[in-house]
Amino acid sequence: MDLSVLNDKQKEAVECLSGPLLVVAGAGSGKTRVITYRIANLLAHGIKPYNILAITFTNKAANEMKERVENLLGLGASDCTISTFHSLCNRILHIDIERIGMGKNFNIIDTDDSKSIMRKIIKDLGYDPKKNKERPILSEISKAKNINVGPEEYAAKYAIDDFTRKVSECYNEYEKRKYTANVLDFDDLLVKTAQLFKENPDILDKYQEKYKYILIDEYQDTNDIQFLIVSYLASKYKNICVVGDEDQSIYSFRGANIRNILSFESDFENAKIIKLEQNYRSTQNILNAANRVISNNIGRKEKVLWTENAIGDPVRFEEYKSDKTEADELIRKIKKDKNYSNTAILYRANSQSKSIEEACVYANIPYRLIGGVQFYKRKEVKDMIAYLRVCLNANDDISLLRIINTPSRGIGESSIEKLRTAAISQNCSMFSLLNDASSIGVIKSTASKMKDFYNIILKAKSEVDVKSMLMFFKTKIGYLEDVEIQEGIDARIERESNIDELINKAAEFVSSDTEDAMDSLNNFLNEVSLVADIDELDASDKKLTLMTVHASKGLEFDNVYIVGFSENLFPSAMSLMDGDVGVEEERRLAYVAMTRARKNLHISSAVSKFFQGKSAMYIPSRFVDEAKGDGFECKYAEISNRFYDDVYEEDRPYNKYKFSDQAHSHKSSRSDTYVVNKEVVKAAKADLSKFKSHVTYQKPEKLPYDEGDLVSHIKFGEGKVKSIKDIGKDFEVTIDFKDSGERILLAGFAKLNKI
DNA sequence: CTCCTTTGTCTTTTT
DNA sequence: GACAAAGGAG
Repeated sequence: MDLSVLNDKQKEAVECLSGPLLVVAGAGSGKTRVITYRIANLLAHGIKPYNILAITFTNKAANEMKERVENLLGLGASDCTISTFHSLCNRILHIDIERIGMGKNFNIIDTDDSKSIMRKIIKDLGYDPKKNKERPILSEISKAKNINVGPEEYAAKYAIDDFTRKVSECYNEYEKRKYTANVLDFDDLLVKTAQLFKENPDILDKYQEKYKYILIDEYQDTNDIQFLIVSYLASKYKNICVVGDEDQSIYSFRGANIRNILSFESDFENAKIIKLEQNYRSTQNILNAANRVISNNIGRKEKVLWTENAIGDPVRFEEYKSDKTEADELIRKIKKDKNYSNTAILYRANSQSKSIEEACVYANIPYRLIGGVQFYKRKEVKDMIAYLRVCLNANDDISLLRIINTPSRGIGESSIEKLRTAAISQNCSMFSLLNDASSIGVIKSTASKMKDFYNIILKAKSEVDVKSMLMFFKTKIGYLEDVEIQEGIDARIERESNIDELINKAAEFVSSDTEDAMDSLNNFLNEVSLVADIDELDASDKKLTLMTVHASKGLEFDNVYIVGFSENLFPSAMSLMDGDVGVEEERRLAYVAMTRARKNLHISSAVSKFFQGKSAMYIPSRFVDEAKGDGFECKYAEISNRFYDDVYEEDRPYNKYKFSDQAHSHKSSRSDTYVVNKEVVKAAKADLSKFKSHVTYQKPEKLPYDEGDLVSHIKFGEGKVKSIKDIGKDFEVTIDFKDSGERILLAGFAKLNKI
């Protein structure tokens, strides 16, 4: 095995074949290379490919890694298991899930499905759906699952207040419904695998014997349940190599626990640690700027990346007047370079892609958008998949509900409700009642419509493979005709092309076929449920890439443009509400974004930007100040006046300083627009940094002023307190201001001083 | 039961 | 401003 292309540290990691090994690999330090060479080296030392398990963060990374190993060895590495945690668990469960009491043909539901289940649960449990949103409840449940806490344990240990008691109730019901429908959500794949290992030592032993050598990439982004699975697998032979960088941990919202990488040494005895600090990717200027930013995080292991690369062009920050100008100017620059396939535009949130997309369309630049409205989330694609799911798993009531009246076949809500309650009381699937629906109290004509639907599914199931099933659904059930009637011919054409694309993907699953239709259907559905957006990225076509910073993890480009680099966008307003912890994660995110660039890094922000129908004003991100230094150039927008709205919303304190510029002020008819000078902007900025205290605001027993007192406010000046109203978590104070008249403010935000 | 209008919510990030 | 859900009319 020729290891001469590796540096000493890399070589050391590649040559360490057994025992626990932690490779701390800074951005661009050749991490992927180390993993691929290490796999190849294991194989070269006679270790059998089927004894090797490598976990990557995305399916795309897995496929690339497979390819690279094969290129190194000049032979197939197909017997190595290289996959994501979710795919691995999916595969394991498909073999042995019956041992924990579930059916083999389970379906995997996505977040939208989870939401609609939860919405129904909230209603059925008699809670007001307006006051109880499904999202916070689901995210609490997900958090519980990510630390391997089931419904019983949650009820016992975590249900401590109104909210968590409600969550506990919903959690229980949610698990029950998924169980009867024989479906799993994303978290379940991990949870159930851990359960399988825990309850069945023989199965665990089988996998310990199979996966004697384990490698895990992006270890800083593993969560507790993933760690548990890894510890189960690795506990026998302890040949575990993890690679990661705590500075690039950006998935804590998904339960990623940075502790996993920080305490690897204590988790695995006699662990060897190798640090890779030489960066091969970026210019010195890019690296220096990124290092200056990340060094503001406290509590990290000190690590300074260095490079022998050229100094390169300076990193540039530029502030534009509006998000539209920002997009137009950047696209103009990019068009001049013409180097589309080596260029990426990165942003914090998917919603920010829109102005860029518009600019691309206008400038006629080919682009590729990762994320956004993903292929598998499109309505027609999800509908087709729901049809397939019902074919595979007749218990899947969730999918059945989705399509029973799509296309519209005259089965209305009340009939569906009757069907649903009948299924619950008879303890059977909804599908099984469709054949003879007159017995459940629906009118005759509806019963016959239900029977028709039942026959459609039976007919489809008799098709020879997935592809012909899809062809059947596309052409024989009036789906596209219905779309055309409802939404017109253009919609029909677009939907049809998406369905055709799905059919193409399905075709790949039937080519190698000795298996029966249900097996290929099963494989297809499971594969389809686990694809990520980034998996679809094909770097070979010459297109400009648009994606979130999260999606860019692990990738690199010659030219990187980071847009929307403003306070409240990046760092996001949401994260600012979490205080320092939130800001540190955003800082890591900024670090990841910056270190994607090889040669040119251009960062930008916009003073004004449309937000929820209004234009809002923004100040540059705090990370700009942190990045400043040699080789970093700044250019701010020349704006003579900055204006801002006051938006006092009780539950959204971060909206308080939403700015709006003059050009759009007529749009915000509901709130006044004030001309303010730079000092006020500065004061607003200072105030922004105190959001933490706003969020954790403790309502005092009594306010330091009373009705009738004169008080002063940072923006409105002097005024007289007219009334004070106790509204629970804060006081609502009505003040008659000298200059601007009567206003109602919240004491916690307004910070009024008695004079 | 369906279609159209009105209302409310929303912006982190994803397997 | 955009999109989904609820409400109202036919």
